[in-house]
Amino acid sequence: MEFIYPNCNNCKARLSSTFSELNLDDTLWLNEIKLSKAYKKGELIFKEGNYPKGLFCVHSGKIKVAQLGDDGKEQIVHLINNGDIMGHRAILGDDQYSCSSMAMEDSQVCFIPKDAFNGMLNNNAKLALKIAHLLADELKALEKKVTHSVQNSVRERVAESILQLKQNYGMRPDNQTINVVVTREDLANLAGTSRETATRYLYEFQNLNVIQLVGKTIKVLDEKKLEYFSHLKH
Amino acid sequence: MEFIYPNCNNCKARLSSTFSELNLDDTLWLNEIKLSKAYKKGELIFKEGNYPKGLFCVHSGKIKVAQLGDDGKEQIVHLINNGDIMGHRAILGDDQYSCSSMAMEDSQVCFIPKDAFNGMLNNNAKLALKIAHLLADELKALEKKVTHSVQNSVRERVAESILQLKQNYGMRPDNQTINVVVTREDLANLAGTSRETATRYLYEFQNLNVIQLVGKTIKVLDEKKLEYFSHLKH
DNA sequence: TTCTAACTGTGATGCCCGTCACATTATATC
DNA sequence: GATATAATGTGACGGGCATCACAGTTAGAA
Repeated sequence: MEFIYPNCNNCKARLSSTFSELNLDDTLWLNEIKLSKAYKKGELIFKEGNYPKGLFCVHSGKIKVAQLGDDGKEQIVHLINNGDIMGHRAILGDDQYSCSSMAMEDSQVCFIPKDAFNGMLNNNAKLALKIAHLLADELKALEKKVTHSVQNSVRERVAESILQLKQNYGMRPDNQTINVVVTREDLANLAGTSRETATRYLYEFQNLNVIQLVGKTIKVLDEKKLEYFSHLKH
Repeated sequence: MEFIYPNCNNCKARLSSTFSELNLDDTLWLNEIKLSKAYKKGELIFKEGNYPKGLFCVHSGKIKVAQLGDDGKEQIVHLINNGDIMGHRAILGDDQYSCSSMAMEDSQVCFIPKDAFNGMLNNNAKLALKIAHLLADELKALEKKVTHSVQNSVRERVAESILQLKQNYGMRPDNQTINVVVTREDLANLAGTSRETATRYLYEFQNLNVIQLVGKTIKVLDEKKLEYFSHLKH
């Protein structure tokens, strides 16, 4: 994919983002101060433990936000898509990054320096409340993830993770194939299990005609049943 | 404990709360509009699925915020103390409560009607950012909890839960006894395990002279070792 | 294309921990 | 203080899943 330097004024990703309601002046200003960069698949965007220098706003791409456990195993805690922002938690918490961020596909990401972002927050109460709203939504998602991580079986979590991929990244034109390329290991790190066990359950679901594995993509054949499996003990 | 209607002006809990930096006028106003109520141990304060009518600010007491899993088992996701607020996530997310809240000890809790709270947020950018900061901190804690819930053993999580109780509620004057009364079941629902398994690990830690069980309270004899156990596989 | 590294599928093994069961001990209510 | 209710301690058992091992496959680089 060629690199086209994005313009905030006609950025489609912006319209579905935190910055959707900026007025024209602010949008022009945002366009002036932002930087934009292309990241290759697998490339690190920011690293757990570092201090944030600004806010990331995803123009295009698919990105995982993950943290390392005590034994160095990765756990994916957020899935990022066009229009999503990253780094806001660390900035608003006046804190290090609690997670690392890595492109799962080639991505283009804009960057707004911290001071500029903080300035916008102070001058724009609506923006501050919108960010608070975003944080509230993320908090809700993580509360649920904690409960499911602890109470649900791995089988349920694998099913749920597939549904989460679909919810986040949507479908390809065939309306069956989830529009993201994930390794078995990424799926395992999202569900919180080992690569081997994730593989086994994927094949079990395939044998039950619930999904179909096509390379590194997943076709959802029976979403209702997958939903059912995500709540079914054993 | 007798019921004394609290006054925001001289409320010690307020000073360690989100409202610590309110000016005098706002504090007086807050004092006028707030309601205050005493809750008995075990009493429900708000319920998952209901819509919030306002913000809760804890004057005194110890409260658990928990949600139910698919099979009806409780998972504790926040521990609440004096000066903490509750219900902000639902209000800011414009959403139902994602959790229920229950007093673990007799508690006194003030209530700020939603419209009043939202009004304060709109007129007070500093307050909005302070809430955002709070949400960011909570988000960080939950990210860690997800990772540990999925990757750590139950033994590690029980050790960590004891440390979390200490961190949240502090020590009694003897500087060893954690200043909270928890049932084995609450501890299990915090760690994400069964009551029986939680009991077993508590006794294992006691036999290793790391803690001492005194009724429903826990004495921490060797915090360093407990910390070690919270990272030790097996 | 060829080569190398990353990714993947599958069997075997063992054990952590959830669950059932029930005796025992606190706690609350009258 | 008596009695019902809730909370607790402990054994037995079995299965879900992590881990190890290794062959097979894919994909990116040269």
